[in-house]
Amino acid sequence: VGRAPDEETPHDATRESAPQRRTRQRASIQHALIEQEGFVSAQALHTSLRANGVHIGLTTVYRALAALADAGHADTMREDNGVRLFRHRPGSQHRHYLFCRECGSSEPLETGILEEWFERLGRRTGYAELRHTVEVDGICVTCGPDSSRAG
Amino acid sequence: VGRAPDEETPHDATRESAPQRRTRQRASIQHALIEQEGFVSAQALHTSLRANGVHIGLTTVYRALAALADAGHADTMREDNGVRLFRHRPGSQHRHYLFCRECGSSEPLETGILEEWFERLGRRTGYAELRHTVEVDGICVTCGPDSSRAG
DNA sequence: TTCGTTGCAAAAGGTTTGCATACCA
DNA sequence: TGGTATGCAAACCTTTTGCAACGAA
Repeated sequence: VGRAPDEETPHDATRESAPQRRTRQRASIQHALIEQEGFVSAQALHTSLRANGVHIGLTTVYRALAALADAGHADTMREDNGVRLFRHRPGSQHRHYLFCRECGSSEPLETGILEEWFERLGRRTGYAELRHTVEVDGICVTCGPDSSRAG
Repeated sequence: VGRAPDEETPHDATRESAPQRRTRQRASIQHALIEQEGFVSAQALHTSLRANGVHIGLTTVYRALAALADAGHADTMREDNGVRLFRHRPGSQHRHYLFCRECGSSEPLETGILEEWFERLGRRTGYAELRHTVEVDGICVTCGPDSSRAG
């Protein structure tokens, strides 16, 4: 899940503009994002933060998450209704996930085959700067119909 | 590109509610969508329709496109900025496309391998009602850097 | 002290809804 | 004639921006 950024492009040094100042809010947001398993919306994260007694503005959450995604520390995707979701990205390695529509849990996928396929596609079609998004979701075993029948 | 609906689920007959009345507007919208190669936003389609002298409300375009997508006659996806895009789907067969970020042109992909992979994934993980979205884009040969260097 | 960061309120901008009217079946 | 479709305007909602105050370096 999540847009795979141009991994070929090393690191645009000219993009550097602000040295990123470390603040209480930013720390809280990054921490909360890491704690979260799976994707969260800015609004949900804001609510959660507030609930935990962290006084913080919604605007700040939006800006911090955007910065995180911009720096490559978070994957983003769109929900069906257009809401933007964020997810902490452990390494800089691009990954895909399978997640449950019911409970939101997610698990990383071994997508070597897909990646190869996309690479071949690029060579075959001659398209440059190929990017790909793969989203897979379903109902996990825990949430599935079988589990409810067990009781 | 586009969300692949549950192809396993045959057709929920209980979903039927309105017999779908054929009107001038609906015909125009469906026609315009078919004419369009690739994805269009509701707003763009509305503008185009108006430009061609078709008096029609933006609301109607939204509703008609939603109905089309609901009926399985159109694929939908979200742009990076959250705008919803629609694309005519020829058959009921679900497909994926590679499209150019520059000119918007798209071409269908032979994704048999991917489909197989997704099927295996479902069996392996035990997830039910698996859905997948695959979006691939890049810069096509025509729009690429080589073409501009030719002059 | 400097200048990035914060947060409130307001603006944007895409999409949906309320409701009276028009029109297909 | 009955009920769906239409279209305008207003409502909704998520996200972004303006701006004065704050605080990390």
